[in-house]
Amino acid sequence: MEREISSGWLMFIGFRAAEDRIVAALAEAGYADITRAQARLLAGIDVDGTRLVVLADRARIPKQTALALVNGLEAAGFVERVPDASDGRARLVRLTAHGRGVLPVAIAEETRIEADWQGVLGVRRMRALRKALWELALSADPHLHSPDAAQGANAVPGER
Amino acid sequence: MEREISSGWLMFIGFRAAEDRIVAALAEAGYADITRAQARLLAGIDVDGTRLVVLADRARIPKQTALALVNGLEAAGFVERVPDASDGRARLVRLTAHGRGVLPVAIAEETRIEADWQGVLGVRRMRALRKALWELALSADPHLHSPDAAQGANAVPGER
DNA sequence: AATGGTAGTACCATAATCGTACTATCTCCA
DNA sequence: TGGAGATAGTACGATTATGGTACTACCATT
Repeated sequence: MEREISSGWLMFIGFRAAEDRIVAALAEAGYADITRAQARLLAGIDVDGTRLVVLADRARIPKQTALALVNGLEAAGFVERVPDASDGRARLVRLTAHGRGVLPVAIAEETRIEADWQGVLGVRRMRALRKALWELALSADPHLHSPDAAQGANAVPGER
Repeated sequence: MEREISSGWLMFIGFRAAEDRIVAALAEAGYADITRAQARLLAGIDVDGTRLVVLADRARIPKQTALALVNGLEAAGFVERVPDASDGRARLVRLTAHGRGVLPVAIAEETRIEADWQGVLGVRRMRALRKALWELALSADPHLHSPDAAQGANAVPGER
């Protein structure tokens, strides 16, 4: 009669495995200076830029932390800040040309991960897994299926 | 044509939701001083104690980080270190009486989470989800199904 | 007994986290 | 129309987490 590993912890294992692979792929492609936390933030940036608070929300961190990370990414030349025409308070964090270079690498590795996982589970079970995970994510965070969730939200380091 | 949220990121969302609930439950029960990282470490402690390197491995952190966390937990009275009879080098990190107090709280919340998720997916799909997650975890970390994986490994903060 | 490996630890530099708090701007209603 | 209250960004600062290098004590195996 053993205690089972919780589902949440199993998700942690899967998530970390994927994240490790993406960060490793980035490092191998020459982006060795991108940290895990930075990658998680980058993952939330949309093509036409995203506000700091939105990034913080997506990465589940307070905006002060997001600010520090964006500052680092900006100093490293991956992102830039442009004014948000629709709101004078806001600024949009956007990928620079240099920052856009990480996209193909991250996406490629992410695609490989999905393929590997599908190799383990098969097409049908993989689809069921994604559907279930999606529903759970929605139930935990209803605000997730906001209009833009299905929109241009292009993950950067292969995530989000 | 929108980019899908990666499976890894969906797992992140689920994991964080679960972790947040457990940490919140602990805080509400009076264990407000337990941090996220500490909880993840506590989750890996077996009933009869666990070595530092094993804890580090389970939480996916280097042993130096694990050491710092254990030091903190020891100072706070949650764990103690006892010699490992089978190996003079090793010491076992074990829950104190005070530390064992967090167990019921964490397990209760974890149970509630599993129930909630099952409420969303239904029994059959929940079982399929766990099975799939488990297989992916195994494929990413084959060393996971070590003998003790099915043994007394009792998660502490509801996780493992 | 020698050799190579492992567990724990120390020291240290950096990164991440997050509280409090302030400014500029927006929104909406009285 | 004029605030009042909410929100975006930022600053400052304290604490925690992370992870490199390296050392000691102990184990295992030849």
